[in-house]
Amino acid sequence: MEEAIEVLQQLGLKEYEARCFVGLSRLSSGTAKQLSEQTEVPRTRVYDAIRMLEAQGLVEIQHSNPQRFRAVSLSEATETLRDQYEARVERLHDALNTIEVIEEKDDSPAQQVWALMGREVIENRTTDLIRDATTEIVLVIGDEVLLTDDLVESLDDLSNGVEVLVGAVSEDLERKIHGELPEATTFVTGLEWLQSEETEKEEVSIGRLLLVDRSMILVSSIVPSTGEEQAIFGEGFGNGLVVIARRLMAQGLLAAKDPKH
Amino acid sequence: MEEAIEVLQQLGLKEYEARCFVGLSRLSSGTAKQLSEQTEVPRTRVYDAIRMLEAQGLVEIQHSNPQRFRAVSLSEATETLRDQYEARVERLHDALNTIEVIEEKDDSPAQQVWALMGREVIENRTTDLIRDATTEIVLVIGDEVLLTDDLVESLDDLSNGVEVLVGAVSEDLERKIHGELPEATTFVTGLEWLQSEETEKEEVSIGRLLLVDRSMILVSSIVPSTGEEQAIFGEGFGNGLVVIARRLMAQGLLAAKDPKH
DNA sequence: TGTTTTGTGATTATACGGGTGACATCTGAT
DNA sequence: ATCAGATGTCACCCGTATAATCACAAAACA
Repeated sequence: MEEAIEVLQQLGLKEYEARCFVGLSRLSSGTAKQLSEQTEVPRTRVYDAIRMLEAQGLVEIQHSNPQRFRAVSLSEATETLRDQYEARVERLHDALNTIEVIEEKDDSPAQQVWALMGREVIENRTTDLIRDATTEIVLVIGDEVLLTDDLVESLDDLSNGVEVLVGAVSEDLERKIHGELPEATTFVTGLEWLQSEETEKEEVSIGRLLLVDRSMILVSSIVPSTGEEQAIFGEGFGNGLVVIARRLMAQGLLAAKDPKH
Repeated sequence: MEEAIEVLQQLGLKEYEARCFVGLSRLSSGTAKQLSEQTEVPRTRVYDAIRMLEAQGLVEIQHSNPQRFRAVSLSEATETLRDQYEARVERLHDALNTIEVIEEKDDSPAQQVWALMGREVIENRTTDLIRDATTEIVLVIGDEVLLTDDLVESLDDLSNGVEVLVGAVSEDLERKIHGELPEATTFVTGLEWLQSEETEKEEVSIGRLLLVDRSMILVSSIVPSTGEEQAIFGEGFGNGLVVIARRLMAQGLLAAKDPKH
């Protein structure tokens, strides 16, 4: 219930609005006074909040005396919010499309390495990169939870011309991967140093390692204490990070060590 | 472009964050200084804004000196925002489902008339009501723009047991409706007073008029100056509004006047 | 070495939203 | 008719968040 209020605020409602909506959701119908008691919103501000909510299509007002309010059904509410959101994203999409790109003298260096944060973001980028592959994919997975449906799907959808190598840090995980991806060549990585890197005081474990067409690389790590995933991402055949990854492969460290399938 | 910034703020970003993201969207890649000049965000605050954006998965940071930033692709951005939003709606749904309903002595009067605001909200309610119909629907449409695909669909999906009468304020509109809904009985309403109601100084025109199973009624009006649609909605067989609507029908005013199909 | 650029942190100003009270109106009881 | 309580509207205060500015150390550059 505090949860609901919090989420509503994240969705753009003010505190009073959120409290009032939640209050109405459990009251089916109520007056300003009842609401004020229920939600601890000052009675005199209930009216403002309700008006805002009505304008957003989340409550209905009965213009009697005293006024009575009631919330729309949960499905109606979520649909309304969804519509609102979709409209906004649409507008954003249009607005950005009409503007976009100011060309500029390219003073950016060749060695580009970009940082990403967050499981979800990195997951998206990973599948995007996989989908864009034309010749080869080398993927090492460091944790079972990273083997998501989306990931499997993106690998499944690849054309036959793309060679897929998928590695794991343990035999256990390799078996699981082979089960999900019978088409792909799987292996257990020889990169023992990936398994647990000890720095000053913080321990970080490897998350993913993805090399696409030998020209794009993504490496992520996971901070065990927080579970937060961070990644770096390099692109371009001449990119330093990519070169290193290729060199590792050439030495047989990254893939093709003890291939079983 | 101001548009884009505004929408991004509506989607929960702070002003600086929004400006920086838009700035990056048209710069493909840039430093704090470039961004500051482009977006008029104080240079020293660009860094904070970018960090927030990175945490939300909307920009990437190149940790060189000077740092360079770039926005993720538009599709990645919208997907990220969509995911965020979906997760929130999901949480809201769960949270509200676990709580919900405090039963209470029913002191609400029998005469319930609720107010709704906004085209979209009223449209949703209209189709919801139609979908719940079991025996009869009487619908009068006052403006062509209200004959939306959703509305047509909801009427099409009704089981055969439901009698559908759809009226229009003009023969022109009636023909159009008959084209969209060959199954339904259409007519031109005899309610001339609906066409243009003159009050003190403001003129209002009728929007929709919906009677479902003779027990639920929805009437909307449109303020021509603003285009804003407002509606009232009554439910229950004994409801005053509903009774009036039934009486109108009984007098042959509402439907069945000069039925052609 | 001196100068500019870059990144971080602290500080100030301001606008928005939460919180409170005054007041006119309405309602229902006496 | 009168009065007390309830109701709805407004105006106002105040604290926090955020926009905006400044001070400064580290790095890059010449």
